[in-house]
Amino acid sequence: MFTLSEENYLKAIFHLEMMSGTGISTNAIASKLETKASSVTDMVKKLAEKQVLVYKKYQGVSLTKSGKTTAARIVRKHRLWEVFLVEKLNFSWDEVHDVAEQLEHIKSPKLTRELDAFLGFPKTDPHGDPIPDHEGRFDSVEKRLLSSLKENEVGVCVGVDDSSSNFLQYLDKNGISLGEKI
Amino acid sequence: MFTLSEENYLKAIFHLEMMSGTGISTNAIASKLETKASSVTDMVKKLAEKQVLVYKKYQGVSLTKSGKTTAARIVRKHRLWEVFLVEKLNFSWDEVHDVAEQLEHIKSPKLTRELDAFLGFPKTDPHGDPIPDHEGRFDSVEKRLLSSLKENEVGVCVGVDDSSSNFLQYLDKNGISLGEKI
DNA sequence: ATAATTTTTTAGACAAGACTAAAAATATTT
DNA sequence: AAATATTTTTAGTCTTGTCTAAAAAATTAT
Repeated sequence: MFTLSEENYLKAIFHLEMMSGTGISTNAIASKLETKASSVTDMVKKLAEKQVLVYKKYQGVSLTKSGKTTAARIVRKHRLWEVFLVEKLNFSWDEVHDVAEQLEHIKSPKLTRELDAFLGFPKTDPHGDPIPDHEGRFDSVEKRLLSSLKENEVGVCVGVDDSSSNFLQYLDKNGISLGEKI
Repeated sequence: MFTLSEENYLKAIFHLEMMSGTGISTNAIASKLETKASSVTDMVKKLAEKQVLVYKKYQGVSLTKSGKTTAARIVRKHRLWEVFLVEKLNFSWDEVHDVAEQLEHIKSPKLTRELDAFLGFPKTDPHGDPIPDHEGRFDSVEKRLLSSLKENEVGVCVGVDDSSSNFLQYLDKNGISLGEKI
């Protein structure tokens, strides 16, 4: 079982690995989590002992199989809750992040399973990001520039690694939302 | 803002005050939270500084107005989530407690408000306990013995201060559930 | 290749929240 | 009322997760 803090580290490393491959630096993790490099070193040692990542001094970290699955399950919960908030509770897509950030840590396999079913097994969250399955698998997003999108294609947030309210509201203002034609 | 731990203390004291009036003893709190009396003393001092309760050495504690409201809001969230789990996610009433125990700490006024609306503003949780409103007000339960229930009345768990799965399953087995005639 | 810079790690400290053991206050018996 | 028992508090320790400052390693520049 993982603590709140451990889960946040795992998720951050998971996202960093998605963007820039393997061997994530201490500093990159620190800035993503808005903490200090020395704190990251400490935590990373703990996580290495728990076998969810591999850590070699001065060489960054890489998630193990088990680390990836654990992280993906947190992402899965985050995104399922986002769908719930937008589709059932009238949240707009720029309001969901902070709440989902809390809900993703709720521990109950049955809850996740039933929520998934209740929502009709959605494949993507309100930002268009894919929802991993229980095993942590998910369709990778084809990353292209907006300018290369074909007609009728679904607009997907890629490269928006912060999901800041500001940016999302800007997109809204410009009529860019999910499923919009280009 | 309150920490997880502070919220759990507030809720425990709130429940104890409901059952046995004011001036809750250190030991009572300790046994409810399965912690040690010395830990309670420490925390209670912290909460007294935050003005949510009054503490006099060796004389137990009493919640202030603000403490009561804070606690009732946590109870409100707990019970709303229980309704959600039972009515929307196919949980049975003996499965909801542990998950609701986690969900009650999610901080988002909008989430609570929208969840309440989504559920149709329920007045009681799946155990028949009243759901406080945002201000912390709620209809107090008329506590009577099962033997004094009139025909067609709703069965309400009272005196079940632990909500243990065992006991709830026992009730189920004996055909006692919410809305059952006696 | 050596110097300067940046990154990472270590060492030591701190706050929150819990614990144990012992002291102090309160309650209960006799 | 004194003796005993119970409850509560204090004092000191531990763990988790964080921090700062300094040391060590790696990288970049000259």
